[in-house]
Amino acid sequence: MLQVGLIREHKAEVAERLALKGFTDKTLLDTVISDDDARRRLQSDNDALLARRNQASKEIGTLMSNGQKAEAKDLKAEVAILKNTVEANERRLAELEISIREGLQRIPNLPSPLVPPGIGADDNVEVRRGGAMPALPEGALPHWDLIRRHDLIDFETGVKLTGSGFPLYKGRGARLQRALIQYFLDANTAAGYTEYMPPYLVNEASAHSTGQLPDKEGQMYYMPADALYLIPTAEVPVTNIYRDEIVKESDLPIRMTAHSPCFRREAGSFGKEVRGLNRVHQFDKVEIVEIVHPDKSYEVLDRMVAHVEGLVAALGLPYRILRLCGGDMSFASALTYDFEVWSAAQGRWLEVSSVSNFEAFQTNRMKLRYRDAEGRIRLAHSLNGSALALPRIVAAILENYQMAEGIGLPAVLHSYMGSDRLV
RNA sequence: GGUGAGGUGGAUGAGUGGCUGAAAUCAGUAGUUUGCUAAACUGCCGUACGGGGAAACCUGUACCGCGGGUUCGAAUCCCGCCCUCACCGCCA
Repeated sequence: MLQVGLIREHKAEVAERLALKGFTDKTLLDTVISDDDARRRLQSDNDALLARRNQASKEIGTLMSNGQKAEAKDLKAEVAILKNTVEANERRLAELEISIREGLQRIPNLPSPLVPPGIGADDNVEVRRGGAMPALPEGALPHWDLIRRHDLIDFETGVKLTGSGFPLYKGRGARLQRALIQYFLDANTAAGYTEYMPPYLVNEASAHSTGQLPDKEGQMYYMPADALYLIPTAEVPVTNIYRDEIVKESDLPIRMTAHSPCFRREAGSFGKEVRGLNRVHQFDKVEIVEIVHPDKSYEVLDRMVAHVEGLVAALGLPYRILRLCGGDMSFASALTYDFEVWSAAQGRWLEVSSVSNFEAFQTNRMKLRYRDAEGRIRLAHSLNGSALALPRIVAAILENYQMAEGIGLPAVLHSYMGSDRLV
């Protein structure tokens, strides 16, 4: 959520930068500003009335204790009249506050000046690529065929247990999940991230502050009996650890990592895009989250990108890093880098990580602040990234490491898998 | 699930209608003193939204779990809700 002051003071620039994200509703900006103006005026007026009421109430107390009942009665009459106006003002004030907040929640984050123009995936800018393309054996198969051949995941039984998109990992397939999770967590903690294991259900307030609510309600599984949401990513509980907190400047940066299953309804997805592990309703992901000083957030973003790059490179997968264009970025992000690995047998790039700087967009909504050296309270910046999401990594490992007979493994996973081969 | 107790500032915890935005202690912070460490002493030390000011700062209002009510006036009284803790039951 943007701050009203920013919109008010730099309206033209804000509108121009939002256009890069495809947001052109200038009327909304004007409405928010005019509502805020009205709110300020009304609060000033109303505060004056309340001040008068408080003063009169004090006088009444004094008069009563002196036995001056008649004078007290006059003052009571005055306060009674004030009361109606105050009540009306407060109702109007509450309406304005809701209207401002709802307006602000519909305005996306400002893209950073580094964001390239564009409307979709084709306009993303490739920053660099790395890793060697594999030389696949004759008759190389896509991962869904390899999975079936080696009995790594039983999709059919997953359907029986739950429904489509809920894979049942089995044998070496299950072991590979555990190995990847452990490897990623080990690498992240070695890089200085503190490991957390969060709840997988969150309440409405948590879903709100990271921006899943109100818009993306349909993407989350909801448990109406308890008003709880299954998390779509560990970002939600982990970032919310510091909701409504004022931390010390010296506590920054706060660097956290967590593994969690991620639950996504993915309503409306279908076809080839969702085949095999390309898109599922439940998957595992290790996330990194940082809460940092605003002056440092872009430096930190670069460091997070370098860290994730290290993970992908260590897995020996061909990858490329994209800087997302305005039209392809998420609502909350100011700058996002996507990581894609090459799925050799499918012949396509698969997104395995998205690393974003949200600047103060999330922290404003969740009131996550720090106290600076002068004692002033300022919004911190938040960032997060996948390090990494498992299913497409698994797809790429299977396809890229397939051999004439069996499937190999990246060296970093050998100790976790108890073997230098998957099968 | 049952019974009981309770939700006050970073923490502990006082406060049953106006003198309370809130005692005291601890923590934090700035300083003084002492040869160092430590201790002692002194000052400061909640948040939000307004108004004024270049700023330091001054000032108004709101907030004592949340929402309503009573009252000239509510942390304090009344109603509803939420949550926490303890014990019992059940259970991994």
